[in-house]
Formats: sequence, C-alpha cells, structure tokens
Amino acid sequence: MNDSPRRKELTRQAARLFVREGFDRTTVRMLAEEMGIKSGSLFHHFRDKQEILAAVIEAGTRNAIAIAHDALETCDRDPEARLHAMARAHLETLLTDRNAHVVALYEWRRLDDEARAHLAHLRDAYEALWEAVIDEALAAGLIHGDRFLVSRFVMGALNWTVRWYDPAGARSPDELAGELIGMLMAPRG
Amino acid sequence: MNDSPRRKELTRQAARLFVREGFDRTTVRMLAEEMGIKSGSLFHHFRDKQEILAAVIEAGTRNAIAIAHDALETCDRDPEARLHAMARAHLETLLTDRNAHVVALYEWRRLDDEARAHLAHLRDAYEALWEAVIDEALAAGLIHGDRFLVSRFVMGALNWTVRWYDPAGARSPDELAGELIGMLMAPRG
DNA sequence: GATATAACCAAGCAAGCGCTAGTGTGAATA
DNA sequence: TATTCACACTAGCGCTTGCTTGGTTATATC
Repeated sequence: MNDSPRRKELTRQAARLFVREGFDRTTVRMLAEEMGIKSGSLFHHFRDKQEILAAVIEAGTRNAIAIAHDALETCDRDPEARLHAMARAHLETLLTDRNAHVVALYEWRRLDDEARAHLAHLRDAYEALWEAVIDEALAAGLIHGDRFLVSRFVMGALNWTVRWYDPAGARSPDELAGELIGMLMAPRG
Repeated sequence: MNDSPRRKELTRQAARLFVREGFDRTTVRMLAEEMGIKSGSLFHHFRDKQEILAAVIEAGTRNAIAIAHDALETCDRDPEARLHAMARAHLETLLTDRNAHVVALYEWRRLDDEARAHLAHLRDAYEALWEAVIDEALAAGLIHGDRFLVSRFVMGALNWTVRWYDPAGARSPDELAGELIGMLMAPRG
C-alpha cells in the first residue's frame, strides 16, 4: 500500500499483539485500540487484516537480512569468524525485533498465497546467507556432516531460541553465539 | 472427561484438522463434519473446544514418552547408543503421530492455564529423558559444551524437523538420527 | 420387558467477527 | 481562496462463532 512512518509504527504495535494473542484471536478492534484509533480507520493504512500480518513478517525479515549483511561485511574472513558473526546477528535480531520473528515462525500459515510467495523469497535470501557460510565452514573442515542436514540443524537450533533465549539474561548474543558454534566444531587443540 | 475409544479416534481426527487449519480457524462445525456427527454432539465427548486441543497434545506427548522409554530400555548402555536411540525415537513419533506433535508445537499458547500447567509436566518428563542422556554423553566426553545449551540446541534441531522431515523421503529415522548426533560428536579416529 | 446409559440430532441464541459506506477535519498545495 | 489529501470518525451490515437446550435412538443390563 505505502511505506509511511505511521504505517511502520502501526506494524510494530500489531506485531506485539499478534505475539500476545495469536493472529486469529487478534481482532481488528483490538488492533485499533492498541493503535489509539477506531477500527474503521485501520483500513486506511492496510487493505485488510492479512496485509498487516504480511507487513509484520516483511519488516522482521528485512531487519534480519540487514543485520546479517552488516555482520558479514565487518567480520574477519575466516570461516569460524563468519559463522560466529551470523549466529550473533541472528540473536541480535531476536533482541531488536523479537515480536516480528515470533510472528513469522508461528503465523506463517495464516498468510494468503500471494503474500506467502513474496515473503518466501525474502526468507530464502536470509537462509542463503547462512548456507553460504556453512558451506565455507564445511569446506574448511571446521564442522562436519551433510550440507543439507547441518543447515537444517543449525536453523532449527537458532529458530528455537525464540522459545527460551532471554536477551536480558546471563548470556550476551556474542557469548551465546560462541557457545553454539563451539558445540558443532571439533574440539580445539 | 472419559477415555473411551471413540474419544481417542475423535482426538486423532481433530489433530489432523488442527494441523491443516490451525486451532482458531478450525470451527466446531468443521470438527463435527470430519467426525461424521453434528456439531452439538461434539459436546457430549468434550466439555469445550479447548479440551479437544488438550486431548490432542496429551495423546501426542504420552506417545513420545512411551516410544522413548522403550528405546532406552532396549538399546545398549553406552552413551552414543543411548543418544542415537533417543534421536531415532523422536523421529519415529514424528512418523507415527506427526499431527499431534505439530499441534503441540504450534498451538501450545492456545491452551488455557489449567491444561497448560498439566501438559507442561508431561512435556518436562519427556525433556528430562533427553537431558539425562545428554548428561551421560557430556560426562563421557562424547560431546562437549554447556549442559543447558546443548539440551536446548538439540531439542530445537529435533523439533524443527517437523518443518522439513519427510518420513517417506530418502532417509530413515535411524539414518537421520545417526547423522544428527554424528554432527555433534568429535570426529572419530 | 423395564431401566439405564451412551451417543446422537435439530434448532437456535448471544456475541463477536471482518469489513464497508459515508462523513468530517485540519494541513498542504495550486 | 479553492482544492486536494491523509487521516480519522460513526454506524452498522451480513455472517460466523462456540456452545446450549430439549429431545430421540441404539445398545446393554437387570
């Protein structure tokens, strides 16, 4: 529809509600109240309720890609540093944009076909970053196993962090990233 | 409410619908039609819609615990065999009871407080099996890393398999289990 | 053959749903 | 000054929701 700052803020607030209540249980009246407007006014900013969901997921995925991209550009070239940078970046998006990621994981199926196809491309672009870095680590002998399986395994472990990782807890994203990839690597020395 | 065979069968069918449509989008009329009865009759078997969800998740978790228990009792005593047995058992419940597990993962938040507390105990019992086996493997030096993190990492990777693992595909649960734990272990030889 | 019980049905209520139509308003643009 | 535009409002339509009610039927038990 458009890209106004107002819409961005509304999207952020919608994400919070979608996490708290789930997409289907979140009514347009609840969304409107959270946003401080009446339910009818919502449809000035979004075509329908589905479009709000798509906007939430799109914002989250773009954020993840941007952070991962930055991390890869500023880190060392060796495979371990690149793995570490990707893992840390992933945990950092959970910190800065947790709601959107939870929504993406749990409410993906509620997207209509068109939005799903569009967003699948974005998500694939993010996973491609991971797969490239995993390929390098495999080639360097840093980790071992089947390419496809390592990638699923790592994505699973990382996505699962939304269930238990507390950014305010004992471990920083940087520390946690180190421990996670250390687990996969052959013992040093 | 009760434990009749009829109710068990209805629970199984409800699980399929919950996976296909999601809990909130599945209406009592859809459930009834799938079961070959009228919507009013549903409430003879279940107090309300929430209770159907709880029944689905409870059945799935009990199945997972039973299979894991059997696997541990019939396998060798060494830590690698026990890790392998647990991973294979997990993938086998995905094969025999996939719908219930998908529902447990995606619709957990839709449970009311009472059911959630009850089922959390069951789920903890399952995870405790895993944690014991992981502890043994750590103590034996088979894998390395922080106890808490290894356990979350492994649970994440395994639960994520519902998104991509195709039991009819190229890899049997046994093979896949081997590859997954091989990834975590220090290279042999 | 009377009684109990589990399983089902038809009909519908009260509440809530996504969304639309039509209108008002203050600020920017011509 | 006249027009446009973004943004918000009120009111409510048409439909679906989970669940209840009051009653019927098949099967088993005494």
